[in-house]
Amino acid sequence: MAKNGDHENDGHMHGEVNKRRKNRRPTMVDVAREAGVALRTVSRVVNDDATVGSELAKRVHDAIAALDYRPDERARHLRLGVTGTLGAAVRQLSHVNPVLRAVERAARAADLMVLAASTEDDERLERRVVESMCRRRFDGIVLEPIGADHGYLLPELAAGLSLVAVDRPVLGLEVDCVISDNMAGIQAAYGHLTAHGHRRIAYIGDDERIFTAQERASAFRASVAGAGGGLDGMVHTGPIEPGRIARALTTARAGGATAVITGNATISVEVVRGSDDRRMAIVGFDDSELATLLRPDLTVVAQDDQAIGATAIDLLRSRIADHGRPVTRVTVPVELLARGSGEQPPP
Amino acid sequence: MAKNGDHENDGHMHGEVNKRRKNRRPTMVDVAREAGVALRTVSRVVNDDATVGSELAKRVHDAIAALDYRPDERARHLRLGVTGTLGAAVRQLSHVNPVLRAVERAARAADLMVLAASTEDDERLERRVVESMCRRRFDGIVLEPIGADHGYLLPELAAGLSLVAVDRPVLGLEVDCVISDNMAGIQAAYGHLTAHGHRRIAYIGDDERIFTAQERASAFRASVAGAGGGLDGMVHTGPIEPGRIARALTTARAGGATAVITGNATISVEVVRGSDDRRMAIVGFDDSELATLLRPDLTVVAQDDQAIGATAIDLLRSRIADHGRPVTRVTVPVELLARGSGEQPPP
DNA sequence: CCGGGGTGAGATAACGTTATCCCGAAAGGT
DNA sequence: ACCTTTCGGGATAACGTTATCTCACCCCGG
Repeated sequence: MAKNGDHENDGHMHGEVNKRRKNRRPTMVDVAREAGVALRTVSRVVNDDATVGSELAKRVHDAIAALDYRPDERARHLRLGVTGTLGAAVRQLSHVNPVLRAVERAARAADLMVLAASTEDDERLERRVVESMCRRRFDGIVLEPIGADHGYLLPELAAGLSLVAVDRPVLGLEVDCVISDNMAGIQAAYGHLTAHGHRRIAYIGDDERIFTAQERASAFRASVAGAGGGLDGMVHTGPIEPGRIARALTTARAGGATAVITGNATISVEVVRGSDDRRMAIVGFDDSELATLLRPDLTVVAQDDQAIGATAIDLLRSRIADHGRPVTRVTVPVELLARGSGEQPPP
Repeated sequence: MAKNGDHENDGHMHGEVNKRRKNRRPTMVDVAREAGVALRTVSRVVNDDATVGSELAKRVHDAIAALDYRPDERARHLRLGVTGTLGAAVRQLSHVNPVLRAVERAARAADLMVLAASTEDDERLERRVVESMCRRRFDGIVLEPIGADHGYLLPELAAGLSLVAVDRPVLGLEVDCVISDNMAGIQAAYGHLTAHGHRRIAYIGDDERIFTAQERASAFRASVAGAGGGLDGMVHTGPIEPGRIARALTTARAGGATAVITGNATISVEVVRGSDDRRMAIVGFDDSELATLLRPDLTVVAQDDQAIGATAIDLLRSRIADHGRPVTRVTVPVELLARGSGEQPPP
């Protein structure tokens, strides 16, 4: 326990060690004094500089241990200019988000620390979070953008912010981004259902003001048009409310639909919940824990979260390395996982 | 795009503007030069100091706008001594974690920024993350502790770290913590099932090396003992593997169990998955999205995530304000939500 | 015996803020 | 008219690091 620390906690005794001002954490100066060396030498030891003799190094290490010295990264970062930190501004930290996991992994592999915060799908909060990260001079930011107006990013980008958008692009701004191949996913789902005999297929999706929702809905319309089918009563988009989705399901059935494609995992849940007895074929967008809990298991279009996260970090690092590099947009392939619900034939 | 040679904003063409060193973000000195005032005055304006005249203030604001100046929090924090930042080290950022959400909310209300990172249930990673946050001099840390050995925290705490443990205590160390009333939850579940006629009740839980798992399992054993029942074949704990849980279920049935209490949400899923046809009454620990998706809906013991998160931030703030305050351990009540699965009578 | 590389270590100046002092001028009292 | 008070605003010193420069020293060959 406390070896030399007998004065340490109990008050106002003025020993050599205790000369530092009240309760202040020890600094390099304190270590230098304790070890009887120059400030710069302590810095050298801390940074594993080879040009310091072994005897002095030992003295310094002892002093560090005796004082429980911990370097202050704020000062370090200030002096260095970089922080070795990436920010992640995501919709909800506390929601399931496999991409964020992949982002953390990839960043860790590159010896970067990821610090994350929620934007709660609130444009103002997004701005608050991102600007806060900028003021903290994070080296880069991974952002799941919300809403349409990202003008506030312009001066930050001009000032040198490195940014990569994930899942959705930053509309109107030239920013690197990584997005799933929504169109291919919808096409695969549609093709899968037609291959199993379905001719009338409905789509129930999220609010089309959301980029991915819009993209998926458009892809669906294009698929139907390409097959020469009709769209009446088959496309339902809007905010996620159980009532809306139940009504959409009813309308689709009345219109003769025998299968449904959903726009995201939450909607899949509602659709399953709303189609208790009467069996329709279902292909959901986004894989989730729920998919293998249902009977039959849910056939889904799964995004490659691992690839998305790793690519995001790649883009961010190369952007940090060369801020003038041309903007890149990466589309990551999706995969259809057939599990049962999408293979049911029409009645 | 515009490189450093061009004027960055087409609007304001002050020759002064471009004088700043290559690509460097503008600093207070640059703003002061641009506005023709002293450095200190810029600081005053930025911090809304009332003692600055309105004319000078305007000049400064204009200069800030012209240069797109953003204060550097690293320097600010270094000078101020505090960072206005809390760290959250949780098991998995990308898992559902309502407590983290409540933590973010409560912190935001107190004008503190929460930056979160995953520990991935890895003791070494936890240490890495926490120490990193300490070196960044975060004002406080919310921690979901892993494993048994938290000795590395000792010097940090002595040096002034403010810490609060959530969901589990930090074993062997005097640290504030907020924990659900696991015992009361198990008792409530047990009482609920007996009230509905069950006499043989099984418990399937997580690995007892995990604190909460141990606490819940013990509470279950105590409940059974209190009711004068036998434990043979009724208590199954261990790592979460589908196979183990299916076997546990079989054993329990063979032992005459007509109802199951689960140790957490993941196990609830596996139990539901494994008890397809034959109906047993189920009470799950932890509420989740799944609970209302099943038929019948899952009766659960729900933790008060909101209260846990808010309490954690309260404790942390008061610890920051008075580092010598006695250690507090808060137990937050749980609530049994009857939804159907726990009200089925024995066959 | 002396000059020329290395080489280990110290003094000092940044990095971008805020806090402490201090001063000049305007205002008010006698 | 002069002295005191207020008050806006500027110089300058921290905060805790790292980078640059310098220097003292030692080991050799000439």
